[in-house]
Amino acid sequence: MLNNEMAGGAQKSALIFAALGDPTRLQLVEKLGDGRPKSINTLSSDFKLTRQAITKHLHVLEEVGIVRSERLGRENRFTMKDGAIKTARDYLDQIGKQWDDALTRLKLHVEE
Amino acid sequence: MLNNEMAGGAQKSALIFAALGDPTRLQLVEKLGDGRPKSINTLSSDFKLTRQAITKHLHVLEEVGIVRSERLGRENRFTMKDGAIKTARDYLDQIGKQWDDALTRLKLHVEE
DNA sequence: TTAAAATGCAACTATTTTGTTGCATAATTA
DNA sequence: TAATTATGCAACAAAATAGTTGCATTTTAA
Repeated sequence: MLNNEMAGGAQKSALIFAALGDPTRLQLVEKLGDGRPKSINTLSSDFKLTRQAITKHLHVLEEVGIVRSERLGRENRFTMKDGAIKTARDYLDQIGKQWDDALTRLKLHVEE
Repeated sequence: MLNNEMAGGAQKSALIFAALGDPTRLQLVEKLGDGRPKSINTLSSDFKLTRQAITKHLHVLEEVGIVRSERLGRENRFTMKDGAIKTARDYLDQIGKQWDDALTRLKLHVEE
């Protein structure tokens, strides 16, 4: 049923939106957007925040499936993982489409 | 540093994502998705939370431009406003596209 | 005009989030 | 091996968030 699919997507999407709802994390996502794995140190170097703060943000992104991490020697390298982003985008598409349809129906109704 | 440079629409989008990053607010958005104005009382009736809690959530959604409110008699009616949703969706599209391009380039590079 | 309905406002609490500092550990390199 | 590099972990504090209760105000209806 569409309603249940929607409700299910809402819970999952809320987690992803919450993860993206922080400017620092959003910038990390942008930085990782080139698809290349980056170490915590590399990622931290562009922020005023401490390395530990960035680490926490990366873990938040990892928990909701936006990035993944891989140990390489003494480095911990993070990479984008498109699944979660796609989930969020699809959700917004759905909302947008629902809204467009609603507007169309309302307009027709008014013109009746 | 990246913090002070303008990282695209990251700041604005982060606000919208943060607003959507709460299950209650996401449900409110879904409820308003039919395009019809709804009073606070109507919107509150479907949640376990108090009316005041819902009111606060609605104000959060209003501040980032996801909904708008209109006083009608003793009622305050809220309506969807697609602008912000579209901004967020476009942002995710951009990230998604950047990611796809990056993957393509990386793949080509590997095959060289 | 009185009662009910819908909302607004403020104070307060509890929890979560964000960030820090300090120290410990594992891997590299000189 | 000793120093350096990269990270992990934990305790702590400040701030933001989410929610409640209580009471006041404005509209509507009887």
